[in-house]
Amino acid sequence: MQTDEGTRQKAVVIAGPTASGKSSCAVALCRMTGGAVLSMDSMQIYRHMDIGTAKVTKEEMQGVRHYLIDILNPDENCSISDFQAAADAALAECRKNGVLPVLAGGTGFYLHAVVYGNDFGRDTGADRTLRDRLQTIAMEQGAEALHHRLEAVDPEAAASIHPNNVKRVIRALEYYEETGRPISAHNLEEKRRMPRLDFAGFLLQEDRARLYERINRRVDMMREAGLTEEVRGLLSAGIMPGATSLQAIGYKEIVQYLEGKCTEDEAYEAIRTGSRHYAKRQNTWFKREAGLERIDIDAFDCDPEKIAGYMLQRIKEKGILT
RNA sequence: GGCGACAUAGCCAAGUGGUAAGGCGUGGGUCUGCAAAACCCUGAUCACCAGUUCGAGUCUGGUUGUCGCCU
Repeated sequence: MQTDEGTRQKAVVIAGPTASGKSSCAVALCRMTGGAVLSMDSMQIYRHMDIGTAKVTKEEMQGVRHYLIDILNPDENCSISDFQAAADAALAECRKNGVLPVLAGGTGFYLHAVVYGNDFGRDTGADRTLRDRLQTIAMEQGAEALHHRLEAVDPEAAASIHPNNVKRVIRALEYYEETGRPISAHNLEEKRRMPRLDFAGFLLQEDRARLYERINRRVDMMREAGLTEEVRGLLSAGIMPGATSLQAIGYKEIVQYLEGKCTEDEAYEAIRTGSRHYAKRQNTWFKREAGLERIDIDAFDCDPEKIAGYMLQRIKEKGILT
């Protein structure tokens, strides 16, 4: 691991809630800097999921190179370390070509992991059965029972994870089983980690009411653009409704509709509220993410060119770009 | 004009004499191998007035409002 100041790769980070205009700002900035976009989005990695993920179109890319989009089929899974590996490859390519990487996206967890290079351990593959076994315990004996097990081996983690959060409890137990170390100790180390990128970061912000209006409008546009048909196509292509990709907002709701569980109007209403909730969670995450300068997009008339222009100025001031 | 029903938090909605379930939304938050996921926290004195009662959202009368039916 390189930690010398001089060797840290320079980069730009653009974060923000859904529909805040990250993608267009990133493209605008890359056109000014000759940079490339690295998408930090957990769902745009999937091919054939374009409308519902608000993926940038070929035209919108305006010739700017985009990484980490369309890298998997919708029936595949991507763990955080898989994503990190793909991001590392993209970063290496940028470095080799002397291109400024612009990391833009709304998946805070992925973004953080790429910027800090957190260690998630090795995916042994053998844990598949362990995970299933723990899941079974949770279902048969209850979430509390599983939590008690964690309490026995890692009281610290047990104290910080709510018993109902079975996913996390399982992961903590799994980590202990595989490494013999409590995950709480590991997490403590990871929290001390410094960024491995020398970056200038921005957080796009907007008045809550306006953001919600924007989200509602975007969902309407998705419907007009044929989101229902896109989801129908995925299902008829054999993608299982339980696939990770189909848990995305905009997809799981339409699946419900196509399965006759609700009306199409209800599905789209659910997409709107789901998106609002998501935006809220994103804001919560980014609020505590260090190194992000807040940008009120209304102050720039929500114009990607103006925002990118400001970013360019700040990037230069910070010495990211000379 | 007459008859009947109903009025509980932003919305839906339990509760029918002992000091207000729940769901949704809203707001806040957690987060280190599924993260657009998973999970946690968050509100009212019951339309108004007057009675009965030790005690009323819950009973009685009136007022206002809403809905339905009838002439």
